[in-house]
Amino acid sequence: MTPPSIRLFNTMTMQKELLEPAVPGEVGVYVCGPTTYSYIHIGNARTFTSFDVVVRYLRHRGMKVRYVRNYTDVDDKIIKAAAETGETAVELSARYVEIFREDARALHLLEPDVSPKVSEHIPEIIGIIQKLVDKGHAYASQGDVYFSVSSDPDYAKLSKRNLDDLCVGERVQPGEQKREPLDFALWKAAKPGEPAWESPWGPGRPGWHIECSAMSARYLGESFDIHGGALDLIFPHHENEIAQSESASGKPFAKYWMHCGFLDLEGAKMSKSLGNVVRLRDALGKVDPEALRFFFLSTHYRHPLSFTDKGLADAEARMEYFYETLRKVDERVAGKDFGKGPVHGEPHRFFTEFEAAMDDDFNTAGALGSLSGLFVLMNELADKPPVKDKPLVGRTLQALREDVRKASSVLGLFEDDPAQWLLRRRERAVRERGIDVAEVERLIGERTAARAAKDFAAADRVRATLKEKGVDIMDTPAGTTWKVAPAHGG
RNA sequence: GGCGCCAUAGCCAAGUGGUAAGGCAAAGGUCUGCAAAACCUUCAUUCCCCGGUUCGAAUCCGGGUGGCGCCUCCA
Repeated sequence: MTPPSIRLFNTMTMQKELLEPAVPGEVGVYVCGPTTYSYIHIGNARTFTSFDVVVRYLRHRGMKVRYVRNYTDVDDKIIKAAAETGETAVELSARYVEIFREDARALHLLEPDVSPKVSEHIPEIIGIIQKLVDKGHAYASQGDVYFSVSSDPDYAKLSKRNLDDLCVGERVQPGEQKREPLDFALWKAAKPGEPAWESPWGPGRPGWHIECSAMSARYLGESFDIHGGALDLIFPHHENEIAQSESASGKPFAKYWMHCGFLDLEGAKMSKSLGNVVRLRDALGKVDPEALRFFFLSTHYRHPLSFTDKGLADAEARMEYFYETLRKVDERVAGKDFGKGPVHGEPHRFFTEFEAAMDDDFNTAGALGSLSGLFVLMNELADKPPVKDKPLVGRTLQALREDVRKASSVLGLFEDDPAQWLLRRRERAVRERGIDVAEVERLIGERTAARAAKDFAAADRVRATLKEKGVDIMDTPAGTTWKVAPAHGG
């Protein structure tokens, strides 16, 4: 089989490039993970979901992916937060790692192959700092160690900045012992009471950027394929990683740089200083996790995305359509054998389109569009009267269902049992709207009796009563079912 | 000030040289006792504006206008 031709936008070259891993068929991916000092927010969630799909798709295309996403568990913000809660930094950080893992599971994020923690890689970090000092790229100063930006002629090649324009002069904080304003800390001397590790420069802790250089080298090698994060990491974080890694190893660092766009709140930036940060956990209390995933994936990963009630409600309605369709299809064909033979039309054409969109820089929005045709066809076939249940229809539905399964594994969507998902969704809506299930069922019983007696006026009165309570009823060949009507006004 | 991104129907959103995907909403239809769901049909001669290149531009170039991001911890 010919190797898949996946193209991806590389921030380094600002162009879409063909993915050509150093070892054909094997891809190393490093994504900057969370700093574990609080709950992650929905912007973090979008970024991690985007890279989750990147990894899933590469695997779908037959690549062997080694996926590394770190935990930054040594950091000034953690120390500060721990001082406020009375925990040690280690305790607080461990607690938020667990919280992150719960959130990640709820969002159906794959577990990375390696999730290294900074605190467990101090020797590697000291090793790379020592190498930089030995090669003249870094210098120690009163217990701190700084990277000398002027020692790296390539500095700022990722962000394409002009060093002279970088607000020079405002960056030296009191107490810092830098030679030049742009230099940044590789190692910070410990102040009393702070977590510290022994080092050739005295007790201290790593600076922010060096961890990713050390841990990516340990698990993916000094040169690897894809490095990802959100846009705001381009400068200075990723820039500094490149400077450190390439200065230390003398080799090119990551080949492809992928950066995810921002999520905003109806046009307003989400930031801690504005106090409008939405935690993933809070969002998950209001919207189905898969609907949130669908919402993220319905816009291209590099584009800005507005987090709105309308967008979320649309995503949930869409998920319901998908799952209703799948339930109908599963009832019709699951576990049945329709034998070998021809199928109706070209059922796989939708999935071919899906892959073409994904091959083009992981265009999930386009891919989702091609899935629409697939679902329409499934509905059309599944609605054909069972008396005409020819093997042709069954085989075609099974072929389509199989393609949905493949898309599921790529997108992390509609992987649940459809009936279960729909039931859970109804149960949640029942709780939110305070609906009395026993009463609903009693009223439906009354209506069924009225219909049997051809008293349609009475039947319609029951329908109206239920509608007022927010319940829609559906008469099906298998009897009357009901669901909670979509909420109005978001 | 420097670097960079974005602008497509009422809304969301693909499309980066070959004649505007998809979804929501809306209108009509099929089905239904009535509905719901599903399906069908309709819904941008046009892609912020003005120039230019080209046989051909939403797509490329120049200039505007309007949003936004990074340059400080930030996904």
